[in-house]
Amino acid sequence: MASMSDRNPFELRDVRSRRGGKVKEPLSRERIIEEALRLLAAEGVEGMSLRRVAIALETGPASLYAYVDDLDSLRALVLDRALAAVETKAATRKSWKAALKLVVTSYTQVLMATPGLAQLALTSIAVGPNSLRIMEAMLDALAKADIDTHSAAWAVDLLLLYAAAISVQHGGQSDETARVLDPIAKAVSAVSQEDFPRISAARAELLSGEGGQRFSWALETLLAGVLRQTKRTAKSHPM
Amino acid sequence: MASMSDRNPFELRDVRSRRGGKVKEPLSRERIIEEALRLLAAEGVEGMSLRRVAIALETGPASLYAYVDDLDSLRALVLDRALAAVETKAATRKSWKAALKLVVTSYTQVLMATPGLAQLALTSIAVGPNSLRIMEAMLDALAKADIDTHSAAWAVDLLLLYAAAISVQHGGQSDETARVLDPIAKAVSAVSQEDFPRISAARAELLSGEGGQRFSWALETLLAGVLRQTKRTAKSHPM
DNA sequence: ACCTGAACACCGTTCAAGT
DNA sequence: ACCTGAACACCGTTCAAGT
Repeated sequence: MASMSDRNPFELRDVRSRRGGKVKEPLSRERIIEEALRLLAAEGVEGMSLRRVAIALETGPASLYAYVDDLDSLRALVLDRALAAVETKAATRKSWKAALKLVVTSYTQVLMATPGLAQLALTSIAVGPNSLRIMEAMLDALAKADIDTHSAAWAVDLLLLYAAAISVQHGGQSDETARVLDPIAKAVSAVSQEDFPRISAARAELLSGEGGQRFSWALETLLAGVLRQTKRTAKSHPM
Repeated sequence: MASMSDRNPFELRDVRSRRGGKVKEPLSRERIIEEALRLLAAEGVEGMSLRRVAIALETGPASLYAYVDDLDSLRALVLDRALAAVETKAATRKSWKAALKLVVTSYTQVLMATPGLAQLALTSIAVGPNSLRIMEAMLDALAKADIDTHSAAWAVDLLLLYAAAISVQHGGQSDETARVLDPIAKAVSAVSQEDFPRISAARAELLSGEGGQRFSWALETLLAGVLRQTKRTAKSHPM
């Protein structure tokens, strides 16, 4: 119980600056998302539970429902919060291809940085402001390449999908990843050369998890495909 | 309690043919997987729990651990069991492109047929005999196209990944899918034309969930990209 | 009106105690 | 030796009872 004179009007917004922490800070959607993201980064997707968030925030699990619909919606909120770190601003000054690469690469880096986030991206649907911003930037780049809207929409889908999926596999060199990759290595290595000659021959390539290289290969491949497939609109457009 | 004379030696293998079902059939990995798959198809990924399988098999949850390591491994077993339905045999007689399409299309159809299966494919790692068979068939097709091993391995990854991911989104028109797709539609429709002009313009395309068309577009795109990107080996190869 | 402790209906996994 | 009931340590969500 600090004396009242120590308190100032900013405390409600800048809750972290409170010393002692004896006075319980009011709950807010903001604080819940922040704590959930912290848990996700620290403990993975399984570790981010409503109950744990409630405990960390020193309240009961029921209290969270005043700010969040359910676990699924919390997941969506956490994902979009994390996607705030994805870079889209610098993209506008570059060539369409460089811009697209920049956005997708940034997206992938963000997903890889915190384990579990990529899994979230694959599972829950991202329709928050930040995923909209990312999609907008990608559509903008593709539009500058004179790719028709239809192909562009599908390409965005494909690119984001792949980025998330590859991030699940290569992101976060945690115990989780090791546990997942190990059985693959074992199975592929133990494969019978007679029954699976092609797999045997490609063994090394299938296992080489050089994420970065693989990722840029895939990105180039996808872009090449999009360009090839697409019926470019007439060049009459000024931009 | 049927009389003993009604029993025959096949009963242990053909447990289903037992009439009455009063005598408890012995547990087996086989029966566990089958029941789990049934639950997955009927109730989705959440409905497939060890406890529910145990109840369906009229035993306690602990009994399953004699046949299955844990839930993750059961998931892997169920996935591979389901992948048995994927067609790879007919592929050998066709052109490499037709063969590849056939396998990937069959894979996608299987994943889409039972909701939850695609989600399983994205989450758990498939290293069972059936995923090996599928990978082998795909590598074989790509090898016939003279695509180098490195690109081929990555292409297989990319194709399977995309097939699984698109199956999650479009497979199973269950309540689950509707529940997932609805917020996307809402969010994209409500988007501000000023802030997100590109998204606004591509609204229809982003929402048109014509799965089949979209899928073949993506498949063509990926193949075109793979062909473009890849350094074909010299044509000296006889096949 | 707002908040939340306790309860409800589930989980996966372990282990001691049975046969 | 094999099997499993009961227990343990968790879940998400609801709701009645408090303030």
